[in-house]
Amino acid sequence: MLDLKYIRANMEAVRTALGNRGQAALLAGFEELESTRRTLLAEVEDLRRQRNEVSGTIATMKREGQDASGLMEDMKAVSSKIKDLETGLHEKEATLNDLLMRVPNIPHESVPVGKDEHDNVEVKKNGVPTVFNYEPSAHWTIGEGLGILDFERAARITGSRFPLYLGDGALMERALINFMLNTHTLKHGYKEVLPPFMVNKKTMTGTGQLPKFEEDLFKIEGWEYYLIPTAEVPVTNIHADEILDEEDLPIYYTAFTPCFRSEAGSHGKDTRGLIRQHQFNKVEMVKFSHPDTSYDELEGMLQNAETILQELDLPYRVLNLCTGDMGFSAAKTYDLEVWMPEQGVYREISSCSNCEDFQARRANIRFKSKGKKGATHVHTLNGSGLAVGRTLAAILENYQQPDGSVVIPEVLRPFMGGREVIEK
RNA sequence: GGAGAGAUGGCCGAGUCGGCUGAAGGCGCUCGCCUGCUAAGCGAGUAUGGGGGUUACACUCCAUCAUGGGUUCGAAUCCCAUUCUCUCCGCCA
Repeated sequence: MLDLKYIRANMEAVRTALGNRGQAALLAGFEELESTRRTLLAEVEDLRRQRNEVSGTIATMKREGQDASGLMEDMKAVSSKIKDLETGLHEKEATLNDLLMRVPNIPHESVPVGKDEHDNVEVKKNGVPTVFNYEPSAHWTIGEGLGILDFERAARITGSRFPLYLGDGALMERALINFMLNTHTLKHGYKEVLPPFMVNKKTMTGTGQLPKFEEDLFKIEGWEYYLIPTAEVPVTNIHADEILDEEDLPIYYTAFTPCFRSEAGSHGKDTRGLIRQHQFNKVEMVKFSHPDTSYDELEGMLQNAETILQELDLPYRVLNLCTGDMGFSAAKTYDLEVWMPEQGVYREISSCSNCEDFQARRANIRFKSKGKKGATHVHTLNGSGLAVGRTLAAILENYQQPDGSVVIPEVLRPFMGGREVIEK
């Protein structure tokens, strides 16, 4: 959520920023709404002040044994007037709040202006696309060939877009999770957390999934609970409604969770394989940062994600997402894309964002400096480190061999009984 | 699921028969004093959000004692609903 005062003071800048995101019309009617709201508020407050004063007088009179029935009668009218005005005020406030909750974050100045994914800017390329002297197979072909992935049976159990890992597939998924978590906790200084996989409405609103993107979520019938689409949601909300100590910042958390996404609107996209699933595993990084250093923290987080890809020796590139392609809550986002040999393209495997105070304002996460009055919103950052299913897919494709076997990346071998290859 | 207890400021904790209680007291924190160091001591200050106001302060008003309603001239205090926490019983991985 943007700061109401900021919007008021910087209307044109906000309009431009929203325009760059392709949402120019979002704030139509804002100014009128806000000014009537303020007029109403002033009226209500004035009446309340009157009532407070006179109620004090009544108290004194009664104490002194005087008759205050006249004043009480007057105040009865005032109170009912207040109630009427308040009804109108609450309506305006609700409308305004709803509008505000649907306005995306303002892009950072270093974000390229652009319309869609074609305008993203590649900032780095690491490794070279794996070379094959034959036509490389898709990871689902390899996985099904080895008997470690079974999409048909998964569909029977649940439906399309669910994974079933078997044997070494399940083992490698688990190895990846352990490898990623170990790297982030032991080498990068993150604290491991294991959060709930279902969250309530308030939590979903705190990070920005609600109210605007309900159709992307799985909701539990009969409950106001949702399955998390990413660990960012529960982990960022760990400190909701808290005031942190400045010296505790930055705080680093990493979490492994499954993620659940309805993938509404992606019918026909990536229908095969592990790329686009209703349920997938992810290791997430979350930071709570001092506003002054959040962009350094973003660079650090990006490196933490890159480290995983480097250690796995997978070719990848880094994109600076343009204004039109960024997520709702982000002020700046780097995407990491891994090389997928069968399709011959780079595919997103991580997304690292600085949300600045956008989520912190929604979730009410602040910090206090020693000796200073007041509390300031922290900056929140989140990034995948990495999407596990897609990582496994990338390994299958990049490490495949002509005979259908797959070499196990060296860093994973300690987690897989020291073995070097998965074969039938 | 059954029975009960509770939810107050950064934290702990008091709030009598509804009326200067935005809220005692303590801790913590900040500033100052004092003590040749440390500890202790003394004094003052210290919630959040919003409106108005100011170059910025000052100042001023409103709201907030889990949340939402209600009663009342007036509610942290009374009533109702909801949520959460805790204790006991039952059930269960």
